[in-house]
Amino acid sequence: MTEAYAHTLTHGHEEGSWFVEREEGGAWSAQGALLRLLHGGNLLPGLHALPLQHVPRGTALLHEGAAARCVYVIQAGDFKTVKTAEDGYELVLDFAGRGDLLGFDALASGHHASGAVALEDAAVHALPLHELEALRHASRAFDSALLATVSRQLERMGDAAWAMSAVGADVRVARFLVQLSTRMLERGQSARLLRLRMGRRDIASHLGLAHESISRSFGSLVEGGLLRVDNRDVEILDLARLQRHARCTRGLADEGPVRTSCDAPPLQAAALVHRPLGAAVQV
Amino acid sequence: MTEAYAHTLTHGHEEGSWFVEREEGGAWSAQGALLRLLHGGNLLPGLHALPLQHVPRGTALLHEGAAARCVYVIQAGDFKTVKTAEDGYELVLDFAGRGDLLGFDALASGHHASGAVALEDAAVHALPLHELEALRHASRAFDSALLATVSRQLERMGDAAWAMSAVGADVRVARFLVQLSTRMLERGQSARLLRLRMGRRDIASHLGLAHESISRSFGSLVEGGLLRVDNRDVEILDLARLQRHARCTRGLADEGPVRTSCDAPPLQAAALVHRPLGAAVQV
DNA sequence: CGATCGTTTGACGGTGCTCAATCACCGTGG
DNA sequence: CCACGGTGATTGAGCACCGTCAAACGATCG
Repeated sequence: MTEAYAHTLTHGHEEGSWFVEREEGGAWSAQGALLRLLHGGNLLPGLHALPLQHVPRGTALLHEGAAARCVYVIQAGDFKTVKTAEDGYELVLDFAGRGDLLGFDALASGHHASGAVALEDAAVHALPLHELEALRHASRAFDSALLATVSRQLERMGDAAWAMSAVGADVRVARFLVQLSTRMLERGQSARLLRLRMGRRDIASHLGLAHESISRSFGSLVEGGLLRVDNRDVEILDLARLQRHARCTRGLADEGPVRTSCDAPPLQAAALVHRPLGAAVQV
Repeated sequence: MTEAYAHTLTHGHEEGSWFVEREEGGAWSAQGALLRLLHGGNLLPGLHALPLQHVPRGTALLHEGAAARCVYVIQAGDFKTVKTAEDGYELVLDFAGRGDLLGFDALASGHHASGAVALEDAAVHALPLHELEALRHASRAFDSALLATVSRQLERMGDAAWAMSAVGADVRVARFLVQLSTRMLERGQSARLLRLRMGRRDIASHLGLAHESISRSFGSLVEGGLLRVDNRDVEILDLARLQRHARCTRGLADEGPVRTSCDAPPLQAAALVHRPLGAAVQV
């Protein structure tokens, strides 16, 4: 993770060919680099023109309730977004990585609705709100990418709710791992070998469980042959069964521990449109 | 709200009269009306120019997985946004009302990440995606309002996660009611007298509980003197205590049923880094 | 190498999920 | 008008699951 900064300089598909419309592509064009970042591509040298901020591991970049001055785009490192109760208990809403936005939930109220803590040494691009407006109107492409990214966040929160909604700790953990795997794949990394950047506590909070339950669930999944777990390194041995396990809605194992309990139907690709399922309506 | 549909046919937005560039106060302007809608104000007569769509109670306006063609702004009526599992079980992500957006989670992937079902007869404004782009670039105010509204949705999802994260069904229900009350207040309606537009099942799904637990929790809160419940009509008798109860992080009543158990400390702002967590949830 | 933190495992108790029956409320049709 | 099914809400009993407390184990870093 520390080596991530090394790449900051490389990867030069230069020329701001990204901004089709108005960007006359002067020297650098910060939003071109940001655009690339938002789309998951690699960074540009020109990115330095934007304020880059280092965030040491464990420190809070955003504070819940604080007045919003900037939003951030993660350049390197992973964060957790949290809601902290006044008694100190913190709820982990999501884990964010490179290309994700931080602080966007503050646009409506002017105050951050959640905090953000770096799970490891990280670097972010700071976007002061007024400059954000300027950037949006300077580049339609950037504007669209931004909106799309916010939309993706919305999607993510839905996925998180889905993970939390499962009955049975095993299933929640399975869902979490499937989501993590999917994200890694989208990021171009291995979908099988996961290095967890967060502790059991954070996972537990994110899934609405006790951290001991995370350990136990990992144990169950390992015993079921779905995983191999070594501290924070997780190897998915049987992704198909893990996904099937993640689909379990009701109580889990009707037999052994994690014996692929609720055998889901043969996994037919969900239709894109108009799923018949009689539950569409409800009166 | 039934008379609203009459105008469905009008919307002859030939010529770009939609985009009135800064609302120079001509007769009116569609995005001005939408803007007002997004901000929670009252409607304008001129709003009829926008495509208005009727959604009968119980029908799905959006289908999960379907290709995105429009996003919607609710004009009247309430919706639930749902994620449906292939076995028919549905997870209620959120409840949306007048002025809320529907379908915005599809912008990133092009497919709706969640469905939307009308809880009662409703009416929505349909915004085809291409026209949305046009509107955004025609009016900065509209564009900003839109972004702010999406941000508010993000906030909402965080609140929902907070509600689900509580240990103890009572606390979850309390949080749900507090949120509902707050929203009603923002909408200018009574914060004490709530008429639930959704069934116990939907609430249960939203909170990650069994629907029987909703009944029991209501019962507890009533016995504690916090509420008065008559079917779908809920009267909040003691909002302060309800809010205190909603702040409970750990196990609930250490004594009687809902005896304002965990008395919350004086609400000091939370520290910034590394707070030990202890709470968890359990469905 | 020792201190601190994170992870794992165990035992116990409680909460809520399951299953099931009852009641209240509606719109329908006899 | 009342009987009839259908849906939603409430209440009860039993037991599995997970949260809590506690202790051992392991990792990491100074």
